[in-house]
Amino acid sequence: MALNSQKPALDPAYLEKLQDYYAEHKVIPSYSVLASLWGISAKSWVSECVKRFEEAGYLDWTPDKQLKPGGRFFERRLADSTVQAGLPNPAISEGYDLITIDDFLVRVPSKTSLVRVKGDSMVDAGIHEGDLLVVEQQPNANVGDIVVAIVDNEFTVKYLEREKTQFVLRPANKAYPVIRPRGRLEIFGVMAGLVRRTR
Amino acid sequence: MALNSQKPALDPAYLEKLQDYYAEHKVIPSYSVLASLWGISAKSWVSECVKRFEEAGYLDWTPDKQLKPGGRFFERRLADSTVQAGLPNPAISEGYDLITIDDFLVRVPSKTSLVRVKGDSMVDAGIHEGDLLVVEQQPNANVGDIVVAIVDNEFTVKYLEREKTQFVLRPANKAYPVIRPRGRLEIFGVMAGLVRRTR
DNA sequence: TTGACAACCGAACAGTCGTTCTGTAGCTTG
DNA sequence: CAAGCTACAGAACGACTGTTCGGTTGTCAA
Repeated sequence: MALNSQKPALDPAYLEKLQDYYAEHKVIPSYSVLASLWGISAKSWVSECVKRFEEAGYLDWTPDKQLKPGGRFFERRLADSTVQAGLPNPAISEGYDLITIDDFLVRVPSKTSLVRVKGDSMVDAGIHEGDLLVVEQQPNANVGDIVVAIVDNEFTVKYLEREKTQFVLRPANKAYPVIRPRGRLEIFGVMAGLVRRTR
Repeated sequence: MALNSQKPALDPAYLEKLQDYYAEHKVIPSYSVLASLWGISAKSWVSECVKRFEEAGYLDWTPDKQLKPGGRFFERRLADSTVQAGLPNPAISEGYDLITIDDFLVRVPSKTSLVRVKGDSMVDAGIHEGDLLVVEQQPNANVGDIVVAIVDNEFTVKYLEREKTQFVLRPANKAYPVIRPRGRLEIFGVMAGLVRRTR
């Protein structure tokens, strides 16, 4: 009747079951598996529900027309860091739920590697000895980036800066000197993240 | 001839392409898509390669016989800090181990959660605003641990210390005061690690 | 030079996929 | 109480899936 197009309902319980399945298997199942997962006995109805989730942004299709998680698939209800009495909901206090930490840190697996930090020359940037640096391998970087460079056949983590025409490596610790490489500066990659384990 | 059963070769480039595809689409493609992804024109050969990756632990099957990422699928290379000369292609060069970031940080998934750090009261411990803290939930901790406590209905990250008979929360930043909670100190969990994403 | 093996191609095939279409039970709405 | 809607069920179907099996090519050792 009304002018506004009213959207069809979509069952949040269905989405949750699918998210749980995905969390366990890291894959979207076929329609017939979805049917039994949702307690539905007609694939046609599964198809209809999928279409709704797709329109709502929870599901999507690959270029190869395979069903995949959509942009909102990993959304969580935003649990503020303020805690309601007793325990907060123990889920991730984040706009998005991380299926894996790995996914949070790594964008291009084939170009990403981990480098263990040696020394304390970057402590003022919150990078401590023993930390694992998530590095995206690429031969050049921008001024201001934290880069992993190769100096004297060893990895060095430093800020990339420019002095006149020359690139230099600046530590984040006054106790260390700026490194001014003679010749070409060889860059292994750019810092994309950091992982630390304590205990 | 030899006694040891020698495994068939499996192409690391294939795995990388699949991992990149998965990172983009969050789904394992079909054999025919895999074929074009790998530059292979026979599905039968894809099937063979998949079997090998499966035996090596990089791929697996759901109970519904759908292909899914295996346990080792999310492994990352941990590069050695000493570099052998040149290193034109660090992918092929040796000198790295493989670990998965999630396994590295999370020991007991059911008791582990992530908490986003607010404020700079722990900068001197290398914990910055915006970092994700890996927290193992438990109601008590040892003196010296970095704990996530609940004070005034909010999460607080601090060192746990003792003053005479009382437990106190000490920040790692001189600009902030020691917190002396009146009554019971409510501990949410103990810091087990840290994750930071830059860029 | 023969044979064994590994790396691939290509065709054939039964099973499964997702779509479409028709049907029906239950609930509103007027 | 008929009209209209939503939430499903069920069958039919062509497209596509992954497997099997029988090639072909290249390499290397005997």
